Amino acid sequence: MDLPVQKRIESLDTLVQTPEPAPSRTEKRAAKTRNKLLKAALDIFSEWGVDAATIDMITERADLGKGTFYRHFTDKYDIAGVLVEQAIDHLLGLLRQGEPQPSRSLEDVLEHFLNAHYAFFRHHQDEFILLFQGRLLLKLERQATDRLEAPFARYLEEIEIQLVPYLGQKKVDLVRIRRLACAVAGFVFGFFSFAMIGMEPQDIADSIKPLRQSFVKSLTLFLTQ
Amino acid sequence: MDLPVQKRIESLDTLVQTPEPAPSRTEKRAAKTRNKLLKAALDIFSEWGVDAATIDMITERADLGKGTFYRHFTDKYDIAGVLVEQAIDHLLGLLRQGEPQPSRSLEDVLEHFLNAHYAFFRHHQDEFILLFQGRLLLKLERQATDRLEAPFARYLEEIEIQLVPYLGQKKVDLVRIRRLACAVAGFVFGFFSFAMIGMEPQDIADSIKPLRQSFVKSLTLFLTQ
DNA sequence: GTCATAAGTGACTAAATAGTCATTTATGGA
DNA sequence: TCCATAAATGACTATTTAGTCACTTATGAC
Repeated sequence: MDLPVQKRIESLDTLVQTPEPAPSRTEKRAAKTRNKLLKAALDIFSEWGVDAATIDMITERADLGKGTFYRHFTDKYDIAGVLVEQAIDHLLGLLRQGEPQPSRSLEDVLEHFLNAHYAFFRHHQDEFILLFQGRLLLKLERQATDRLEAPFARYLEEIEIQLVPYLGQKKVDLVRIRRLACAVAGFVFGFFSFAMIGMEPQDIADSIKPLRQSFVKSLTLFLTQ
Repeated sequence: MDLPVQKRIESLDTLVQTPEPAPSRTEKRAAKTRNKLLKAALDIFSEWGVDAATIDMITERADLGKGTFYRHFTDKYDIAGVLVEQAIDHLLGLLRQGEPQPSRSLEDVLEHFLNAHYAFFRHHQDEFILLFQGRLLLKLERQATDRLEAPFARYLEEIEIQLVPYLGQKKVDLVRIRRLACAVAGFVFGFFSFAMIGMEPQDIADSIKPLRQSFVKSLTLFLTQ
């Protein structure tokens, strides 16, 4: 039999006992190939857009046979979903780096948000571009919406979680907090994406300092009024 | 001869003399067909995205033969370019509606910006979605960049023009004003597009009031600091 | 080494889409 | 009414892309 790459079915005792199943050489080879595909796809997607990209572009960029792609993913949107999840994970990782110190002020949290998004924009630019496509794909009512929508929900939720303690209210107003999360996410993503087409990288960097202050001030106002 | 639909070459005396060339019935028919195509394409693009859309989708939606499309446009990206230009024209129209009264304060101008963008978001939602795709298309380094990029440049310039009088400086710092334009555009576009996926229409409407205040305050700060 | 199994391959077929053009329909002038 | 010209058409061909599968290569157990 020559079935597609199997997911290792974790047996219960694995979860309880063995620390790691010790990946065999075969497994490492498959993992390496899969990563090559993911890397190439991110490249292609950020350059051409998910819809305009083709499987051939991806496998050629990865220097692999076309059939190999289909052993690891079912189609373009499958691999795009994985990449979106990874990108959101990276962004969430940066957002969570500032440990939840109870001493932090709201201003500290907001400033941390801005810094984390800027770091993401700078160091994961391909992923930034991918997310901006992906977020848009949503309202283009299409198939596979869940796969692409879920990571964005996680993202908004993380922002909400970090902000809740500062809302200083008994009743948590869901609309209000969602509104804030959209404002934070929208402001940062929107600014950077316009900056990307309208400004030089150095000018963007120089903008962070003045941006930081008004970002923090305005959102504090938005949040507490 | 059966050439593609000709553009009327405006003769000089037309510009000087005749008020209107009085469009013939043939011309009106062609114009009507062209508009049908534009309408259908906007529909399809906002639903599927420019890259995923096909000519067949457009002509079927317009209830026209496929060949008709090619008498009016060379390909998908040609018609998309026209639509982007139209959308930006609508947005600029809204932005310019507040006449340049010298008495306006900076706060007035910023508030007007927000209102104009919200009106655009509400009443031209398809165009809003199209622009958000288009803006992204840019950095996806591809062909036909100019056609799509130019309208966005016009848009940023209009914002800059309206803001310059309030910078209250002898020397106009180009980076600083471009930065502000990106902040305005990014904030508004970003917020609405996140709101579109994360909020109900009524909640968005309810967010405008609180948003307005912090939007104006923060950008005033950003601008004058 | 040899055998069994999984990973990788790329030429192939099937399907979707772009783009063409001989023909039909509508318009406007004589 | 008749003719000349432009607009519209959709069946057609060409091209592009998705997806398959018989085969090759690598790995691991014995």
